[in-house]
Amino acid sequence: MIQNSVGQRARARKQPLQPRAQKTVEAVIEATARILETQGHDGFTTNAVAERAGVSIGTLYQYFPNKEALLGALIARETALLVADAELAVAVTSGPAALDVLIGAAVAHQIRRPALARLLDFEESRMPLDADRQRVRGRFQAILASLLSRPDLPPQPDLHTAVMDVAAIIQGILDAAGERGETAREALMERVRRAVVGYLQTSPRPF
Amino acid sequence: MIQNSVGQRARARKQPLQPRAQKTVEAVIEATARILETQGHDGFTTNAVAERAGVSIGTLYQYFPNKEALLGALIARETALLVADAELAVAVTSGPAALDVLIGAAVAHQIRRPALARLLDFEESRMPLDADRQRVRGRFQAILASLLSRPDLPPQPDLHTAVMDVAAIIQGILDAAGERGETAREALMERVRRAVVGYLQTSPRPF
DNA sequence: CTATAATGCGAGCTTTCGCTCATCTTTGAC
DNA sequence: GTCAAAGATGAGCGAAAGCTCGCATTATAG
Repeated sequence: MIQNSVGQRARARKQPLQPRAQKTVEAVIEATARILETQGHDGFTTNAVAERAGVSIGTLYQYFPNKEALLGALIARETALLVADAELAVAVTSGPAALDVLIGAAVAHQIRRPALARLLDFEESRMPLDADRQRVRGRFQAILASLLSRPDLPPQPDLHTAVMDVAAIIQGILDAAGERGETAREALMERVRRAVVGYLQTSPRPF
Repeated sequence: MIQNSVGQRARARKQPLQPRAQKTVEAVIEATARILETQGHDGFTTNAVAERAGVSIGTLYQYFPNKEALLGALIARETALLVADAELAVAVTSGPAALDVLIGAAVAHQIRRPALARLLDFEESRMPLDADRQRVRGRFQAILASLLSRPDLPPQPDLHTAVMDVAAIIQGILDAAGERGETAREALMERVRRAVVGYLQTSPRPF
């Protein structure tokens, strides 16, 4: 689908200037989220989003050049939320405590809207990530890298790999928990903490 | 899509009896895999699969009641391969060595067809898993549970949670690595081993 | 060799979906 | 109050996708 993706580059649309229009844009993005949560990717059609948002299909296309842009805007909104929380970790002096803040942010993000988090993780990975998302994702990795470099945490010889792996471990546990419908925040945090800390302080062949 | 999903239950199709028909079915399943790998979920259409398999669309629908059944058959085929390899682990006497065999099977499965493994992981999770897949998935968890109960591995107070988390950790690291295009088998194994072993021998609040 | 079952074919029906555009309504600056 | 710009509408176009069905071809039993 995405019919105008060939030919002219998806041209920029109107910017919402008046408050009324900003409400409209916000309603459309939130409708995208709710459709994805309830109907999944199959039910995600532009007409369904417009109806759920309470606007006409024409209005939707005044602000979003195509269906993919809806996903892009939603991903940008959600990851910005997560990164904003994660940002708080860098201000914490103790290394382990800072890591806890980061993990807490990730867990909270997952618990808040589990189905959405899972789905967007996947959609994000199969979308040519534009400048915005590239930047946000890089920011999260930068925060994690700075935490893992703290002197009161186990030193990581290969920092880049450690960042990738820790991020993957967190996401893996949280997505699986979300799929199972887990909602126990503290229990989840303990398990993520255990996995991350275990990875950081272990050398590959210990037994 | 999936147009006949309402009304009568997707009726069973012909079973391939002659060798010729078995070749056809195999070709269709493999075509599904290749389409998913190269075009992704968007390019996954029944017409595309039939063309890639070198059979007509009518032939395809003689053996698969609908599009979803193609995915189901492919998932069954791939997970059966993984479980067969994992099964070898239970025969190994040493606990750590057995765990190594299991991790090796998972890594090999990921390295063999990275894009496919990632995609099917996700598709599987959003599909009402039928009896077959339920059984195969359960078998993998059973193997993992039996390994984690070995006396020469750290005892797990909550075995069920440990099984879920270890599986999620393995899948998380492997999917992320596949997304980045990693192909170094031994390096990947070391990292997965590190994460799993670290989790197993760590209690939640160690620092 | 013949009859019957199994397999294979593909034009095309039906439905859905992304998206446009001509038109109408609302807002706000002067 | 006027008018231009911003915002909103929704019928419907064109394309594509899932799937059927009548028929042709190939294998096998007797």
